[in-house]
Amino acid sequence: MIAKVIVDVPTNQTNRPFDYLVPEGFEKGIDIGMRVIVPFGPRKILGYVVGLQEATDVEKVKPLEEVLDVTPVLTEELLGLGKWLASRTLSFYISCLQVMLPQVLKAKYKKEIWRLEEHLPEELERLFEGKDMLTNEEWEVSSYGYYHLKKWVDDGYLDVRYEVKSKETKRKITVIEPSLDMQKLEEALVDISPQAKKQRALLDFFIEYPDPIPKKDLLKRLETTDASLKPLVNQGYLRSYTQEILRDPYEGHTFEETSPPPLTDYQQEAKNQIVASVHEEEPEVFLLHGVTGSGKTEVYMQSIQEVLDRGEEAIMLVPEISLTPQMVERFKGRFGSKVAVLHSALSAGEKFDEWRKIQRQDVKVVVGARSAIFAPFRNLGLIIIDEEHETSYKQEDRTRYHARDVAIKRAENHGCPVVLGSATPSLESFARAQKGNYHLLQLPERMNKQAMPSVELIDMREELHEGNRSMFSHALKEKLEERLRRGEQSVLFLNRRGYSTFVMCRDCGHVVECPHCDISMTYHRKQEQLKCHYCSYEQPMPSECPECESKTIRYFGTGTQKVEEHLQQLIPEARIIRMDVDTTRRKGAHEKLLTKFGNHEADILLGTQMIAKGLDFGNVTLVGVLAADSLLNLPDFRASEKTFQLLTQVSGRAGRHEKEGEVVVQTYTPEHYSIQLASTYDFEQFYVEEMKYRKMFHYPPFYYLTLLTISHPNTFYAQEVTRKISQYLSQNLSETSEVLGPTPSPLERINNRYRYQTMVKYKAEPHQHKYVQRIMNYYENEMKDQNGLQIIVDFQPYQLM
DNA sequence: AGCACGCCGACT
DNA sequence: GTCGGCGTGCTC
Repeated sequence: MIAKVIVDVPTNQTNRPFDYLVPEGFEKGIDIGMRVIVPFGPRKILGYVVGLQEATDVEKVKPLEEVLDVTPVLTEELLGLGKWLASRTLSFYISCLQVMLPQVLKAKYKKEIWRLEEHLPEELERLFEGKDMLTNEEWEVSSYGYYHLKKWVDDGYLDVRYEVKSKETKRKITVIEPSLDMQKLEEALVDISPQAKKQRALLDFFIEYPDPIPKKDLLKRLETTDASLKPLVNQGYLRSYTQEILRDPYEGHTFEETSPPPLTDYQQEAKNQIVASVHEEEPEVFLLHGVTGSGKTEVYMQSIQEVLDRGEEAIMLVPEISLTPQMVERFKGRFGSKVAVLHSALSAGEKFDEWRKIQRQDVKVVVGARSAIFAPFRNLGLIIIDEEHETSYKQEDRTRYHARDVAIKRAENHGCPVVLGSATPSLESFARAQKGNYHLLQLPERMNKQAMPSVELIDMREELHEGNRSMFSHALKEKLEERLRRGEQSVLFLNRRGYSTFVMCRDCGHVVECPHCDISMTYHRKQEQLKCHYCSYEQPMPSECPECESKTIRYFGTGTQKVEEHLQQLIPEARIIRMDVDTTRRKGAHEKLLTKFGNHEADILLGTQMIAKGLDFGNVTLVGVLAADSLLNLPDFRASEKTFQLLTQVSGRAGRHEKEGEVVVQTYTPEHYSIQLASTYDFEQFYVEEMKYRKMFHYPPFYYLTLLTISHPNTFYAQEVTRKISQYLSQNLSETSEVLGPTPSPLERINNRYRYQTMVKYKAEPHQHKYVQRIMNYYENEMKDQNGLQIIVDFQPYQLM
């Protein structure tokens, strides 16, 4: 038997299956989709079995070394999906297989130098110090190069061994059970000395409860230790064994069971259409456009219930930041132990175990962030993407895929519908719905039939004219104080991007920039450090200006920390919770802060993007946006769209229950259509306006984009390569396509690499992959060096930086 | 990715 | 002459 194996070597030359002989002992156990260890040249590496066959043309097949899995980690569908993904994103097949799996399934490689002879030459003996093995790292710091190593290997003193180590860890517990029946146990009790009270108590316990029990629980319950348990095990009364258990990130939580509430007419209609499609097994794509508070989640959940009733499975994708405890609660409450949850806050081990629940078919539903789209289900009945406009669905490194595209592909594979849900759909999706490619479903009303909260736009230019130089308008301050008096709560939203705290000298205006990147450094108060957000370079906060030596160097800008301080000065009696990357880094901190706010232990919640999503507190009656234009000024053709989406999302946080809500938006450009139309919740009009702009400037959804970013330590060289690439593309692509470039990247230097880009705008370009592939092949050797040339290709980019 | 192989200049 | 540098090609 021959196994076709994709090896863990991400290069062009190895981007194809290699044939290996399956040793007879493995023939029964091996299957497509399993991981294997194979010899590859002198080393051993990990690979994935993508095919099994009788024979091969390859002359010198080696036998594979080991089969790592008992059940395949990838289904045949996922293997095919990986291939499709590789060709779409111009990535290596192996990389695509790896993104579909939890990190812990990736291999770790070790290279070791082993002693073969009892007596080594003197200098070697000194190096080994009597040990049998040196790690490759230890060898490298020694003064001997690989030339010497080879000589000693040839002379038979040493051997180089390659080890493949799996990173997967399984949690094991020790379980205790009686090894005799009850009667025998009672007899045994007689033999136990009356002084050994704890031992007697242990036996008594098992006489009453003869079931196996985790050792930890047992000892805790009887307030004893190993010391009293051991003799009983040794004498054969009790038996101890280890058992593997799946880590449960929600261990100890109890979820209140909920039953499906009745739906509104609009919800019912949406659900009916989705469910009909589920039954017809049609890979139809729905765009569920529902205003905030219209109950999209309930439509999802009841549709999923139908899928489960058919014995099929469902994937529900949510953006990372809205995968809040509240959301998990709702799903766990409705579907109980049938749900796996996958998001980045889980530890690697927890992620692995949640994933294994899917693999073992213990669960039927997965709720997760982007990569959950690869859940190894075999009978998918429905895929839902909530907040489909969110940019986090686009993977921004290595395998640059969009979860929406993968979802639609998987839906075709399984014959099941996809539901894209949003209050503010992406222009791409809404345009497709308008054209009839997607099936549009509307939820125009909030469930409680309440009007959307009224939005007041505050022109901060006027505030400035009136002498208010703080970042809180008079109106906002008053409304905050009013909430405080009434015992209601407020949420303040600050978009940190473009407003991070930079350090500037008040005398000469010098701004401290990262020495490796063209960007100002960000001040971190806790560590009194300046940090570069692009390359992680750190330096202490200078006490004087590096340019003019003035002592008046200060930090500027509006980080959340600083806003918090101002706010506290402005309203001293307010209890404030700040939520940003700094205060939520610790595991569970996010949840803790929200619970605190939910319990009304604070009056004002101040935070960044992460509070814009999914918050649902009845007592919140005021939402403030401190700087609505902060997104608008970014060099991004989606700036207006993002602003509209954000303002709409944020506004939806107010007045979700009985109490009426109010929204205050502070802006320097109140006349901008995205701000105007967000204040009246007019998505359709915004769509019309924004489409005019996109059409005029040849942006999506009228044109597709491809972005190539070329970087090199030498600015001239980077520019030159970019020029050649641009030229090659414009010569070979069709007349109607536009090739823009070379252009310096918006962030021209990162980590001392100069970055240039070329962008292709096109309507239809069936052969562009071929040409881009040729470019990559042409520069392949130059790109091998980590410090040399780098070319990043992004089809349908979201991040233009 | 590693590593062997091969060609080239620099030195005991 | 040999050592070690780097460009090229191969790994079932």
